[in-house]
Amino acid sequence: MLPDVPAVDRAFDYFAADDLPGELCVGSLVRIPFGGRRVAGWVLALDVEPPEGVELSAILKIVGFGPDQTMIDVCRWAAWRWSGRLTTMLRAASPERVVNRLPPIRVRPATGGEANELAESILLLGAGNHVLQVSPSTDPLSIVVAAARLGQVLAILPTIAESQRVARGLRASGAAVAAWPWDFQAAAGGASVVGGRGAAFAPAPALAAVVVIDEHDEMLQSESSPTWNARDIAIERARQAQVPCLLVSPCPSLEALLAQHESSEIEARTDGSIADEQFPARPLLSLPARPLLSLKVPLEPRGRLSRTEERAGWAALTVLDRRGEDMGRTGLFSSRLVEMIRETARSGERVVCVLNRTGRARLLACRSCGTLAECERCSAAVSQDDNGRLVCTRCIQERPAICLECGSMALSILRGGVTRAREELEALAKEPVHAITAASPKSAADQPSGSDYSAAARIFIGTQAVLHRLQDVSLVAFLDFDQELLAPRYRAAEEALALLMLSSRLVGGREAGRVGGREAGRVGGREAGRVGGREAGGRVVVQTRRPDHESIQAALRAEPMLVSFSEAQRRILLGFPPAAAIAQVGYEAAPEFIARLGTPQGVEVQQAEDGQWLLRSRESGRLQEVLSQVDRPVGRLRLQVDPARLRS
DNA sequence: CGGACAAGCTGA
DNA sequence: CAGCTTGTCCGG
Repeated sequence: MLPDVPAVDRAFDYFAADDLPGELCVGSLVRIPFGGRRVAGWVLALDVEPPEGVELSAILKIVGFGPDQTMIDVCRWAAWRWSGRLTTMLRAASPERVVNRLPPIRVRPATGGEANELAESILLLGAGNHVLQVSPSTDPLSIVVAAARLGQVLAILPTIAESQRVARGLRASGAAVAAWPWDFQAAAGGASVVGGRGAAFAPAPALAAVVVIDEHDEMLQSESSPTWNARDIAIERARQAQVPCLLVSPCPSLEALLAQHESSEIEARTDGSIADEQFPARPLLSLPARPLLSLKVPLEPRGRLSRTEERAGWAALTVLDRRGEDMGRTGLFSSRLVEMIRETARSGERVVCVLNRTGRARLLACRSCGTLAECERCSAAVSQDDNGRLVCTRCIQERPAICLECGSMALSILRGGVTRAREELEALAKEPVHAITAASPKSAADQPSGSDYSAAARIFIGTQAVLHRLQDVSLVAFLDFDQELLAPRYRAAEEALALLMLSSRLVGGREAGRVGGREAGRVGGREAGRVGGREAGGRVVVQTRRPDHESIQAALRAEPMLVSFSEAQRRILLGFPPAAAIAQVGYEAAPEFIARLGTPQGVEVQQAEDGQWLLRSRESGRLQEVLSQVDRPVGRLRLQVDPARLRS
């Protein structure tokens, strides 16, 4: 019995009275006395032999059904994989509300769906991981429906809103559908599960296939620790159930390509029939003890559309090379871009400009003496917020906009943020420009015809959040794409490509079905078919000084594998996932944790300047092994294994 | 996590 | 030495 007390994370034995009402089984949720209180708990095993000299307490009540044996195993694996607590994982795998009856398992597969080549090939897939490189405009619904013809599927999508659309579509195709996290009971009864990342923990007793849509998307990873990733859990579940796992994306991640490679090696060895013992022992991810991401690994998706179909979904991309320009004079908007914006807006279509810098300015200098504006306490470069005050992002110091050197109040902006760029663009375009950031209210952008934005609003500017907020856009312009390309993040190149892919969808109309809530009452329309990219006539523009960068070239040529090749080399060289496992350790208890860790073999320990530590191992499973042996010191500790981003 | 209990500090 | 705080241990 595992008590639902995160800090405990240890199982205890109890006895069940003969007259305890309800059915007790592995996975039952119970109420138990624990340390003088009554807490919830999970039954992890029955008929255990308690250690000697221990007086057992009685289970107080059987509350309902929770994760079954299969899901408990998955939770154990996930807790090991991301060095988290079993409690956290079991919570994710438990129903929202009490479930005290489980229906008999009955599978109702999809019967409808288009009979295209992709759908037919999905039916023929065997167990193992299959990367399906699709077009940005490919409707995920068609893939989920095709897979659901096999039986109970588990379909995981990056956003709940999109998963609800797919759930409705799948239901229409005749399949029994459980929308996670609401329909635990139906899922446990064999209905196909559709949901966001949390659906990776849904029960699926008759699982026939797992589908991960947009498997590259960072939304599939939990941002707080443990930083579990739904894609990787999906892969593990498919492995345990010995069913196919479809990893679907227009820009497949290295993780997916690697997983496909590993399972195909096993298939090759076992002549297609996959016996459980032939699977590698945990961990599944084999990190390069034999260099895994050696370039011998064929980085090729198994399933692909025709080149024509695939290319069609990628929007026409215009690359504005700014190397020859005098940036001081032209600022954030090249004359060519201003022209395109004006032209698009004049024809009544919508323009979205993306600049991933909030506030007014991120870098300033004194106009009279030229001194860079720094923080008076820690000397970091200060930013200017929307109210014009100078703020230090490192130590949260704040002061008015005055030069520390000469006292001048005239500061010039060397690197502007959205607030400033909006003013600038308004002057250039001679039209109202609307700023949208993650902080601005959602409803306003979701209902452009409704409240804050009039239907006439045509030009928008914002951080990349704006790509998720708007629809019916004809032009997406990245004002400073180098910021994405050269960001000090190990996934920068993949993230940059994903942004271009998302923009392709946006100008192609894909976002139409994505926005939550609103489409509930809408019938038909854009929901099923998704026109996209080149054909829809939308355009994506990037301003850059790195026009030859592989992320840009990949989008330009609709060939995302270009990024995979160069990324694979970089990750091997620098030791980042999936070529290595990393862990970031921070907060007050970090020094003590590192002290207890010592210097284990096969793990590099390095201290970052921000007081955090980075652990790295290129050996498969080694990092997890080492981390599981350290007992956590008291105090706040942040331990993140393979986070999507290394944050300070 | 939260209760139990032990060890340490304070004030008369 | 009661009365209180702080720390450590442990739960079946």
